[in-house]
Amino acid sequence: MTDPISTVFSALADPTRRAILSMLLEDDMAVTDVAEPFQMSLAAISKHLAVLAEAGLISREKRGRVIWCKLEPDAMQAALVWMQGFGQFEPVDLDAFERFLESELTEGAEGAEAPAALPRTPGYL
Amino acid sequence: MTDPISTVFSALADPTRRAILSMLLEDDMAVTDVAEPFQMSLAAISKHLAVLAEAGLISREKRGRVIWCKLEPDAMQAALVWMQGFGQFEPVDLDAFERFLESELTEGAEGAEAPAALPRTPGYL
DNA sequence: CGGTCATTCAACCATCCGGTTGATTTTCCG
DNA sequence: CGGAAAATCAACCGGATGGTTGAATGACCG
Repeated sequence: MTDPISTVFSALADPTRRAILSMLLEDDMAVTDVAEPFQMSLAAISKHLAVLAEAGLISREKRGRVIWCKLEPDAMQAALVWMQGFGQFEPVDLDAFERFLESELTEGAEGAEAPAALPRTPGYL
Repeated sequence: MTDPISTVFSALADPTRRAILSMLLEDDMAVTDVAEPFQMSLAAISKHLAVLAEAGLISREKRGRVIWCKLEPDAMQAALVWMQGFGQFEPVDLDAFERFLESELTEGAEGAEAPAALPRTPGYL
């Protein structure tokens, strides 16, 4: 259990933590903002963040009195590669994904990001 | 907890279970043979196999008094695709991203011939 | 300085997890 | 038939996990 891959898989096994990682795809976030969409206590979220940090999936930087959480996707690499060793399944269609990104960037000329918590309904719950 | 991806990640979080999956890359195995390289009891291995089966990562078929375990790598796909959403692409609209992953998973059910399992050195344990 | 915000710490609790041992079930075989 | 092999079941145990509350720490603000 001390090995990194187990730690990463274990961290990813919780839907709350996966939702947090998805949120951090958009931008770095403060702990309070991470906790906002969830129903559980701030302390519980803080623990989840500690688990994610322990696995290397996020980093936390204290700036003033707020701690900023940043996604560190490289920590997934080993686990991802391990899984790919079993791949007689088709890989994700990266071409389609790039086309998606393209449309994403062109059509999305909408204004600059309102900081962190958008009024948009979150899809990760 | 009940969602399939959590179940898969949770199953993969244990090094014993990952070793079992690696063993099954080579060939189907009886429970006793799966248990042989490990130091723990047969009952413990039986439990691990139950976890893997619950996650869909293996299937078990009873033939006579022997139960044959077979790797089912397709069960990894959703988890793998989820992970692949991280890393190479940085800021992205989350809702659209999840919709993309959704379509990836649902409409991408066929095609793609399996590149047969490579000759592997038994690297488990 | 005093208050408040952001975050963690500490203690506690229920449940799950990974392992054990011993009994049980089912099947094969002499 | 009777016994041994294959696998699971059942009960149990210690330790991890995921959550709660309430207090503590530290940094900003008026």
